[in-house]
Amino acid sequence: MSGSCFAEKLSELIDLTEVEHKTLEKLEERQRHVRRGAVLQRENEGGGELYVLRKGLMMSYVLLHDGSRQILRFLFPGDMLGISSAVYQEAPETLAALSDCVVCPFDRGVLADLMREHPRLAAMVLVYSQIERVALTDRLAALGRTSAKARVAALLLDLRNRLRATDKSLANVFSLGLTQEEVGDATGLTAVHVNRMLRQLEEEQLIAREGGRVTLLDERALARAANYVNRYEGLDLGWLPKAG
Amino acid sequence: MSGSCFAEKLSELIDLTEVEHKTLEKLEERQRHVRRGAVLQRENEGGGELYVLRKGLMMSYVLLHDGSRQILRFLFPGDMLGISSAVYQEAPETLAALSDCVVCPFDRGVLADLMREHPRLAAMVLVYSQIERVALTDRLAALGRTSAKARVAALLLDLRNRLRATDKSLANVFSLGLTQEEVGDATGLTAVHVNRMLRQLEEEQLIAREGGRVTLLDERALARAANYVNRYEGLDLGWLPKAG
DNA sequence: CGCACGCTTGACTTACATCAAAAGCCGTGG
DNA sequence: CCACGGCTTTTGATGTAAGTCAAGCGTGCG
Repeated sequence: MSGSCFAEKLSELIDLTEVEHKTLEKLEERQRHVRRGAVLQRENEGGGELYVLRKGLMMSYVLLHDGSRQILRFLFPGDMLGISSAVYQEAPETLAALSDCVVCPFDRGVLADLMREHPRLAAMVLVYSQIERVALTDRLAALGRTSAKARVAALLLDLRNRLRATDKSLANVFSLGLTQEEVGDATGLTAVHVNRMLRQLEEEQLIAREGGRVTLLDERALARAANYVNRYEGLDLGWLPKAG
Repeated sequence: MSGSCFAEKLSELIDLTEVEHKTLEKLEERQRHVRRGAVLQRENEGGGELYVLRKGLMMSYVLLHDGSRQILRFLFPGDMLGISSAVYQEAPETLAALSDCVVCPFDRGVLADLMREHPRLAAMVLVYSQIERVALTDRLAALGRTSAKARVAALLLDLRNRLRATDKSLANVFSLGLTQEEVGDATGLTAVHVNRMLRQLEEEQLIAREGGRVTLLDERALARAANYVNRYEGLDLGWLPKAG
C-alpha cells in the first residue's frame, strides 16, 4: 500500500508503475492539520497552493453579494484541491474544513513537473477534472430543473457513494456530518425547507433518521426520485498514453 | 495566422512554438458541417469523438426524466468539445448545433499523443478545463442563489463576452441567437418568465431590444445585478512547463 | 396563403422563502 | 453536577417569486 492518498485513488482505475508511485508520493511529502471550521483558502485571495486531501471532509463554496452562500462541492480523502485556484491569480472559491482534516500542500511547479515527466498521470489529472466537471453539470441540472425533494435525495445518495469510495464497508447507514443549513447551501434551499424535505422522505419510507445518522431505506426509489446517476462508474480509459 | 481555431485561442494566452502549431493543426485536419438543430452527439450513446468547434454556436444539454432540459454550456469557435464524453463509455451530455456549424473531429488517441509529446499543450488543455469548471460553478451559484432577473442578466453578459472573444470588434450590441425557451433552459426558468425578465431589464434601462438584437445599456449595473465576474481574465500561467 | 413557431401579456396557482417561536443538544464554566 | 448560552432542529403561519394555463399576435417559410 502506497503512502499517497491520491495514488490510492488512481489505483482503482489504472495500475501504477513503481516510478509513478514515487512521483505521486512527492505530492504528499508535507502535511498540515486543519481544524473543523477553518478556512484553507479564501475566495479572491492570491497565492493559491494545491493540496491533496488526506483525511476528513471539506467543502468549497462562494459567497454572493447578499451574503448567501453556495456550496460548490464536497471534498473527500484522495481528492486534489485548489487546481482551479492555481490557474487564477485570485482563488475563485473558498476551501473550508467540515471536520478536522489533514491536507498535503504542494507547489504548482510540482504539478508542472508531473505533467512534463508523466503523461499518463497528467492524463489522469485531466480525467478527474472531467469527472468533477460532470458531477457539477449533474448538480447544475438538479438546481435548474428538479424539485427540492429530488435535490436533497440526490445529495444524500451522492454523499453516501463518495463516502463509500473511501470506506468500502459502508452500507446504507452513515452520518452525513452536515448541518441542515449546509445541505441547504449545497442544494440551493433554505435550512427550513431542507428539514421539511427530510421529514417527507422519512414519511415516505425512503430514508430513516436518528441522531445525525441517515439510513437509505429504498435506494432504487431514491435514485429515481432524484434523477441520480452514479458518475464514478462507466469510465473509459482505453485511450490513455502508455505508462513510462 | 494559423489554420487552427484552437491554436488561435491558445495564442491569446501563450506564445506557441512552430512545433506546437503543427501539432495543433493535426486536431483540425478533418472538417464536418453540422446543420442548425442537428445533434453531434447524443446523451447515453457511446463512441464519443472529440471535436474542435471551428464555426457557429453550439450547446450541450441533458434531458431529465420528466422531459425538461437543462442547457449546460454554450460552445463557441475555438472550444474543444466532448472531452467529458471521451472519458466515459457513454456520453453524459448531448451536443447540438444552435446555428450552422463547422466542427473538426479528432480521435482520443490524438489527445493522448498530444499529452505525451507536448506537456505544455497538455497543461493548457487542463487550464481550459479549469476555466470551464469555474464557469460552471458560477452558474451553479446563480441557479442556487440568485433571482431570475440576475440569471438572465448574467447570461446576456456572458454571451456578449464570449462572442467578443472571437470577434474583438463586438461592442454592446449583439444578436443572441437563442430563443427565449433556450434562455430559460440555460437559466432554469420558463420561457414565459424569461420574457418578463427581459422586459423588466428593458424597463429599467439596463438593456434595449429590437428584432432579436440586444444592447447592453448599462454594463456596470447589469454586472452588479447579476453578481457577474468575467472569468476570462485574471489567469496565472507562470507555472506552466516550458515549451518544447 | 396558411401553418408553425416564437413572442407577449394576463389571470391564477404553487413551491419554496420568510418570519417566528419553541424545544433539543452540546460544550463551557461556575 | 448543574446552569447557562449558543447552535441546531422542528413546526406553524404567512408571503412571494416563479410556474402554469391560456389566448392573441407577428412573422418567416413551405
